Amino acid sequence: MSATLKDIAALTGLSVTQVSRALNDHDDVSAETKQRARDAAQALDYRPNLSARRLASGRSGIVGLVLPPQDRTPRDSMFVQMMRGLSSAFSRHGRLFVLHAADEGEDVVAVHRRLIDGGSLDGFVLIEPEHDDPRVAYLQGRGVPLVMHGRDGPAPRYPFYDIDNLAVGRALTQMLLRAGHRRIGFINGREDMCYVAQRRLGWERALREAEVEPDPALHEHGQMTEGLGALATLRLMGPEGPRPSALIAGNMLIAKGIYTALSMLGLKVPQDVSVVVHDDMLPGEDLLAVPPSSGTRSALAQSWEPLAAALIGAIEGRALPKTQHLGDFEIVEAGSIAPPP
Amino acid sequence: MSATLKDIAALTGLSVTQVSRALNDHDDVSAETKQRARDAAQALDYRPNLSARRLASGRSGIVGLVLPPQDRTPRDSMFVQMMRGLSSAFSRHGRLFVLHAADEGEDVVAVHRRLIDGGSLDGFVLIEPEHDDPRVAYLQGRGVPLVMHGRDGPAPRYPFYDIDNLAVGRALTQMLLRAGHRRIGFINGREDMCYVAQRRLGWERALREAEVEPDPALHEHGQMTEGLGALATLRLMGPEGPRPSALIAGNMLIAKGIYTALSMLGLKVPQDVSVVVHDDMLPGEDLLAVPPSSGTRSALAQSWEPLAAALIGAIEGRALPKTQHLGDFEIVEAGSIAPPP
DNA sequence: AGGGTTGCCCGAAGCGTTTCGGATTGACAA
DNA sequence: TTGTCAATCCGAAACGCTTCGGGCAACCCT
Repeated sequence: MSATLKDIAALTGLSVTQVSRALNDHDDVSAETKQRARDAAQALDYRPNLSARRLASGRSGIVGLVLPPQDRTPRDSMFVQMMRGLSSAFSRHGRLFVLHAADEGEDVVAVHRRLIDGGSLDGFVLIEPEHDDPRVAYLQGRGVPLVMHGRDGPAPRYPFYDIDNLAVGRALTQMLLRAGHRRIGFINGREDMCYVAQRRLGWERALREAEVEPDPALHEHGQMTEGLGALATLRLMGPEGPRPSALIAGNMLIAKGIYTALSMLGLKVPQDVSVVVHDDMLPGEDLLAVPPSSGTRSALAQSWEPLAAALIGAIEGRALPKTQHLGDFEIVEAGSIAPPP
Repeated sequence: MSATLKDIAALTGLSVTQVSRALNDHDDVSAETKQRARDAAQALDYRPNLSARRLASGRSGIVGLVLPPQDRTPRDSMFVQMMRGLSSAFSRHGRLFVLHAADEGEDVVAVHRRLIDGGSLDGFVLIEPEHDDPRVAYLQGRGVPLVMHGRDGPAPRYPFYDIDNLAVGRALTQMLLRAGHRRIGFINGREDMCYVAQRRLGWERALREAEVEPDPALHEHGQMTEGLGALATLRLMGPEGPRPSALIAGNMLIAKGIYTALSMLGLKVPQDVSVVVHDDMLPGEDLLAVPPSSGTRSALAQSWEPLAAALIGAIEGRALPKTQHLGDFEIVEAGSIAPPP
């Protein structure tokens, strides 16, 4: 069907061996031969057969991501953004990025293992790390390259791209402390997510630095949904609640829930309650269109390229100068903070 | 690393050939041998190498879907649902389902071609058909199996799962006609999508059956977003607009925009304006939580299994009794219809 | 002139699987 | 006894690629 190395060899009068080496830019091929091989490949519209390559070399040029089976639909839109970004970063590097959704109830590690054993994938991008993530242990144990979007511990031994979530939590809290707030509620993500714990630590640290003892009753967490935002707000601000004077939202969805609940309670932002929020600035989230809120912003889209480069480096056994990246975040003032009433 | 056929052959005393045939359930292998091979495979935790299989047989057991490059983030959540459903359907059939996001500005057909030439994929699931979809022409030209979620024409020659979108448009319109409406606006999806045209036809037919001449000014279309819903509503209901007494929303996002715009205009549903909406009942969309609306509902999730079965049948060259499916929809009354004011 | 080095090239083996064609049985009919 | 047939099995080739080891010039150094 498609042209093979043999065809190119026949056309150029070279051997299959030499054509292969020429196209893969090995160094014991003359510049002229390389050019001849490339021209012929172009003319015949040659595409290497990835299966054959994989079989012979152990590498297929395909990397993948396994979407964890848990239902996290509220984040779906962000997830698709991320997939698009990674796809395009990897294809700039001549690799194919591919995604597989784990089945409900299926063990995520088992899925990775199936993909490796099948011999189709060279390496993985992991997302949504848990503490001491079992995927990391498994893949590292088998010597399979990986990169992580996030971290599963403070100082992991694999390439990653993350932001300093402790600093984010601290910055958000400090914005409110500076305005005079002392009772600051935090509606955070799922407890088992690493970044959630980090942000909580940041919140606690900022409070202690201001000589306020953090009150665990002011910290709510759960799956980051609008529903959580609304529910937690009702709990915090309701008659039985600890009634903080300010709220921190873990992301825009939570913020949206907060705004909805506050307006039902007849509370105004920022006169009655101040609100800050962290956002990843992904295009998908404009859907949410909460009122403009002060807080922190990080550009997650900057991570695709470094992640792709690091993974490819690991696959090829090249040592890259820098594989662990900490992204920046910026602080935004948008009028959702006022002194406590 | 992983166990191979050779290992099983060594363990059982059979030849590699016979083990392969045994595990693939060929018919010239005795039942006892098959069992012996299976037991050994189990014991050695054998996983076939997909690349080798592909190389030898031309089939890899991997099928895929290419996410079109256009930005359609509002539908992302639905898309992830779909991916999960397909993944799990294919894995029930022992196949691997994989997804690749086309790059912005990249030709979708070219992406498919790269995936075929690379020799990694056996077949494709297509989504979001356009009229006379170029992907279909290309894949059929190369003899690559495909199935479609939707249709790119009234009577295509490939397996598909679709609902009768003309009937949907007609049913929605009739619900409003029965309540006495005559000026019925339709806020539909992108013109180049097939189902959009079908629904429009249904709208026109229902109107003509009621001896109302459809007014093109009452038909709005665009990318299905909340923004479109709001904007089109303002156009239709504004002072310059044709001011219909009822609106049809192409999906929940549009409906949400409609509700927002109507409330800004001080119009109440259903007293001032009736609203009906079609919805695919995908779990992701509960995010939208518009007020309960009358209209049509189809269970898109029913399509994954038939689509998977049809694609696998096509890959294996088996003729299936039924590969073209028309899903049902039901009609829901939820109090968003009233007689025209 | 001999030996080493360098630059370029090739044959052949091998990756793990499927499949084609033929080989070996034993049973059964002629 | 001989031939036929079905039921099982196996060897070897093939898929397209990479890579190991070696070969052949042409060059430089002593």
